[in-house]
Amino acid sequence: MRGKMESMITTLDLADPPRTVPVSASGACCAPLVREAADPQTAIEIAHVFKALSDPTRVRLLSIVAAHDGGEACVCDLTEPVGLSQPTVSHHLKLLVEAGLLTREQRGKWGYYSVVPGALNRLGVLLTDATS
Amino acid sequence: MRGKMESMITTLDLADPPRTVPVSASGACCAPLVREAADPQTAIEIAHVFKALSDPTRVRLLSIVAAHDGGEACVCDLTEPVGLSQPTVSHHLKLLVEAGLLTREQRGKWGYYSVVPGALNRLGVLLTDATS
DNA sequence: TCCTCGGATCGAAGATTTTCGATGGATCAA
DNA sequence: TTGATCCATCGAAAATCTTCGATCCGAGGA
Repeated sequence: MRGKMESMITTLDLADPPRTVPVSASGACCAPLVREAADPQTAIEIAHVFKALSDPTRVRLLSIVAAHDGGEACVCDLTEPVGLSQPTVSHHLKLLVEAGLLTREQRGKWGYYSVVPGALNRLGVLLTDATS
Repeated sequence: MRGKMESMITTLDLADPPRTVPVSASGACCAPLVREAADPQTAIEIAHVFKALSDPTRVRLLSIVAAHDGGEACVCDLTEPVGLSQPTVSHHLKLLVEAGLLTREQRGKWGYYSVVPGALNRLGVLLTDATS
């Protein structure tokens, strides 16, 4: 199994509002990821999101956007803090959007990026014992 | 700035017991990562851990180990479920250990891997609004 | 001692990522 | 219309990752 993966855009449902039945329904013990062996498909989806956070630049971008005034920022706000070229920043932002962590909204000449509400929380729950 | 990073083994303190003052001390609003712009060094450390979870195989390995009897498993338990060669599985496990997510203990002929207690929780807290 | 088994490490091949400069489409002001 | 600004996309170069077979080492058993 040495093949390429092309653009297998399977994403965790980070953007969805809380489902009827939350992740931990079976009254079990621990974090979803740890409770039982993840099946391949789930693993792919989870890894996809984590991959978006696997680069220091993207971690900073996400963090900067979130901490920015109004919780949003345009590319022009971001290129200087991270010290990379505009195309590179655009590229990273795109990955964060594809992972469901950021949204982009065009307003006039500027495109504004902001953190998808609840996305990080849902990701955190995956790792945390949220049975409480 | 196009350089290589060699083996810059900076790891988040996932293994440490709870500090005197937990991550959210300043009574602020949200998840650490989101409260204020992460500085470059922190971003590197965070990304390092997420990178370990950025591959489907590693997500499965972590999950399988955790869900295995006694919370531990040897390489021989893991190579077949993920369908990869033994060297590859060893390699992935090594990355998970380096990220502070797994530990390895040699017992007789076998090496047993297990999840570092609290590591995932600490990672989750980073993403979650834990002000409650 | 010698052989076998578990598994880490090495070296290499191929795929993917990161980064950039160049370019092009959109929007707005003049 | 023309020009300027914002930024996504398009190659392309270099670094890094994933995977494997081949090896090598340590622990037990014969």
